[in-house]
Amino acid sequence: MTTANKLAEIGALVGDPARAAIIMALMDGRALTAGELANAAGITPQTTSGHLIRLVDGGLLSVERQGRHRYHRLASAEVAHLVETMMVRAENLPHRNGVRTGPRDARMRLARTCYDHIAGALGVAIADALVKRGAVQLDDGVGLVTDEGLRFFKTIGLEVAEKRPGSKRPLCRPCLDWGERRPHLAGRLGAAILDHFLEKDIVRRVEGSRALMITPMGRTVLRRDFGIMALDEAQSRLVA
Amino acid sequence: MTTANKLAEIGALVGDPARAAIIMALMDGRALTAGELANAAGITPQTTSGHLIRLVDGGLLSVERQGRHRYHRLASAEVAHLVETMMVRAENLPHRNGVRTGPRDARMRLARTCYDHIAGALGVAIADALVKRGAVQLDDGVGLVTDEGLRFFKTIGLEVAEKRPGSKRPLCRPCLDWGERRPHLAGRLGAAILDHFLEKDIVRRVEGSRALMITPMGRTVLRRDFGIMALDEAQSRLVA
DNA sequence: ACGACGCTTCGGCCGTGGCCGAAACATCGC
DNA sequence: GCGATGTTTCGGCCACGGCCGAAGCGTCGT
Repeated sequence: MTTANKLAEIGALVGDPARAAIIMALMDGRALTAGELANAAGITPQTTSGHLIRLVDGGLLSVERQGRHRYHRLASAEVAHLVETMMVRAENLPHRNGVRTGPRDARMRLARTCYDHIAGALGVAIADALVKRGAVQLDDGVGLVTDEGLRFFKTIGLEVAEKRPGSKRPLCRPCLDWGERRPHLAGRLGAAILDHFLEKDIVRRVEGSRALMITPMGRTVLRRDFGIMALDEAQSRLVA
Repeated sequence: MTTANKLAEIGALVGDPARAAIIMALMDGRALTAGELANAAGITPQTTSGHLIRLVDGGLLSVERQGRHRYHRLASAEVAHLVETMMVRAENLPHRNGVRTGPRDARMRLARTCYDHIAGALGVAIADALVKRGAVQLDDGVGLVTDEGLRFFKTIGLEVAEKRPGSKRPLCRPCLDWGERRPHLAGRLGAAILDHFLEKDIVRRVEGSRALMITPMGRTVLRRDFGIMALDEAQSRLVA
């Protein structure tokens, strides 16, 4: 009985359109102020404030005060995973209003962040390349990094974060891409890849968006290290 | 925007206490009639009917009519997975009302079904035994069956269901046990193990409950094939 | 110190949605 | 056929909760 109530509590927390909009806005893993979130959700600051309080003490969000701002972010990767799982389920809903889903922006479809890893066509291409190379194995729903994979990552200078003792976070997890309907890589490995790509300037964040752009140099690296070329065409069209 | 709405839709569906109770009642994977579910949720049949309609056309439940009864069940293993994910999150909630959670019944703690696989102390022990034997690998959050594992399952006559083309269901997935806080096995492998155990009369369903009882013969098999003995004591105490 | 700005608290409005009783509908057993 | 049983539809009640305007705190700039 009480266990059903807890389930309902989580559901109700996500089950409000304004709160869902807030959560979606935070899905890129960055922290936003209460005001920005109000804007994103299309409601007044005072209403937003109420929602944020509920989300924080429901454990979905964490908050950090900095001066007169309050930065809110998803409480953990686990929460992001929960939301992803719900999104996949949501995709299967009968579109009762005939609205198209998935990212509309072409740049978002090509490459974007998903919490702390890369999604979109690029994310899927990376996953494909690593599977082909035998660096990771993906039985859909689960993933594992091979010894071969660990060697490969070492050679390209990519360090996979050590498992922290308290953390339950998996090393490698496939995440069903929201638009592509095929898996990209999440988990600690996915996060490490995004970090590495940003650091090496292979991709850059697009200001004010979850979209990522691939740098000219990045294209070279992607082709050389991963054998990814199919995206060139897509990005060329985008620039034109 | 519309994507947030879809997320909210799923959340709202689960976010009602009565509906959550209905879903929990179906978590053992069996189909129940509308009346039974009304009873489980503690509401009248007519209110239940409304909830069931919403759940079905939200894609969480499927329904099958049989005479004057309507049997409802979870629409898929994917839905069960979603609920499990939410439950784990729910565990981390601040228990604001100081209520204890997890199964209270000793038999439920020892062994029970979780959708279509085995949970409880037995489920965890099986997972441990298979990891120790090198039959499966569990990086927490993901799991993989080794070739060695496939051989082992063959020798004990356990057939893992072939991957059906349309299905997205993973072969092996760890499922954080709700009471034990340690993983047991879900996915197609978990389902195959439960089927095999029921067929070989290693465990039996307890009428009107998700609990499973281990038969005397089952104890022998568990000890011989899996090296599981620690449960003997627990079950002996239970019988006494 | 003062005002601008970000955020929260308070009070009240209002709609959505859960709930039940009564009644209609469907199916079974006889 | 008839009544019994399971389920849905209808109508109306009521409360929870989301929403905003106004006002109250904190924090920053000057």
